[in-house]
Amino acid sequence: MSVLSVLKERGFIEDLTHKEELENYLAANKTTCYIGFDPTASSLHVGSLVCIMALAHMQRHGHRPIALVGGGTGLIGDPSGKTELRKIITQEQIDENKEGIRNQLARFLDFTDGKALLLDNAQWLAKLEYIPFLRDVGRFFSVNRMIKAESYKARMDSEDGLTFIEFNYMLLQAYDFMQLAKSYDCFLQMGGSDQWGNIVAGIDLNRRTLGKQSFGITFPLITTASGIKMGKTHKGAVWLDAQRFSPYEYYQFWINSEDADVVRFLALFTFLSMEEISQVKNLKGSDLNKAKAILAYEACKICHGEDEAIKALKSSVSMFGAIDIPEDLLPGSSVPRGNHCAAKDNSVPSSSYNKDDIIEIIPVVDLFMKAGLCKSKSDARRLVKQGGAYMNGNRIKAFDQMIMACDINDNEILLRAGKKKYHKIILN
RNA sequence: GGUGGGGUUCCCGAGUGGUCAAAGGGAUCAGACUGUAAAUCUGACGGCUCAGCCUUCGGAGGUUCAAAUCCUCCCCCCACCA
Repeated sequence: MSVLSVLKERGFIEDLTHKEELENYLAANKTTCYIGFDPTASSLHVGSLVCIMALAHMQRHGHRPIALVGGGTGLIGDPSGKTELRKIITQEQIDENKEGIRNQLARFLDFTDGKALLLDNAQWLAKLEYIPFLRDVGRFFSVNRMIKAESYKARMDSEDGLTFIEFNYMLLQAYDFMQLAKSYDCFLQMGGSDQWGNIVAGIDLNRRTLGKQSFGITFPLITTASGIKMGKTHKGAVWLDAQRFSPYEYYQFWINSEDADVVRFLALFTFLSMEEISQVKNLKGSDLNKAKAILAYEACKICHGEDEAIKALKSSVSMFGAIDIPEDLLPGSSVPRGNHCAAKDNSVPSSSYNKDDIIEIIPVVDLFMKAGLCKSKSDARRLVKQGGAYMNGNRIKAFDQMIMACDINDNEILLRAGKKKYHKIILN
């Protein structure tokens, strides 16, 4: 089965150029393809996961993926799909972030022996000279056409307008593509649907300057079934970095998927076979939760490794109750089968304190704050008042209740905010 | 450069001297219902030593018993003109 069919079947493809030619090109060659990533943070988040998974599929089919870090373009900011000017970041920050991104991508892609590349467009953008750039690249761009691009149109119509450096983004991205085509034989660019205009611009430039045919694929913007952009939780973005977002939390993010999203997410975010995934469609009601557990396990395994995935599964069981994963559900998954019941675990978010600093010293609201379950004391007070604060499974009735020695079980205090957020206080 | 219009709490957006911690909507959070789902309903939604107090309405000053609202200067944005 061709990559293109695989990507299509799994829901990756929003749009593509030159369907026939691209199909033939991918079938006949070991090709190189690329996707750009923003170095605006030291970690990628689930918003980039579709792109990352697409690159992984390409690699699995023998093609060479390039992850292009926008070290040069990051200095400008892409207006596509945004209503505001993005913060411009410094080169030092970019360098730092690049390193983090490299480590993360290495979990999804095999970078050994040049099987995948990580490049930085600062390599060629930083040394550009204005006059030669205008002469060699600028002349191929029609402003009339550019302002008709959806990405710019939104900004043109908005109150905030569009600055000139942002307007240049399309040229720079097209130039990236040209450089990659020239130096790395990369003739396929992929990206989110908001990148369509930029990708097409690059294809045009390649044809005009190199006389080469190149291709583009865009992915849909992944929203949840209720139409919200995926990837936000009470803690903000869902990061792929275990330091920022623990494997347990990552697992929780996925297991909390909506029913209507399970099949789609399994296809996009795991490598399980479509044949198996399509069986999930037959599940109804609470049985779907088992499939969600496998989705969470697989996503966690891909991003954080199998050990972490198992730990996250166990922690979740210990917090939320037993789950029975049947043998015949998504058999391709390595998830441990059978009935998992509560056991002691240690990967629920936790923090340690000295007993003497806590017992009979601080009220529960303070402990909720320390644990990061509430962002201010007022917030904690509110939580208690509304009946959402629990200690060791018992609802807390008074915000000024002191932590007492009898609240400690086995040197631990289990806090819970609302239905799902747990935090363990370990005392020593 | 000129003229006009703006910058309000996470976002959008009301508010033009006191009744404003600031309408309304969205997002978010909690409770009920559930399956760690969705939908729905209810409530909360600046901070704190919380029936009270403190800090917010681009920034700095000023007028006033009292300012997001009036005045001065500054910064930023938008539209049209040049």
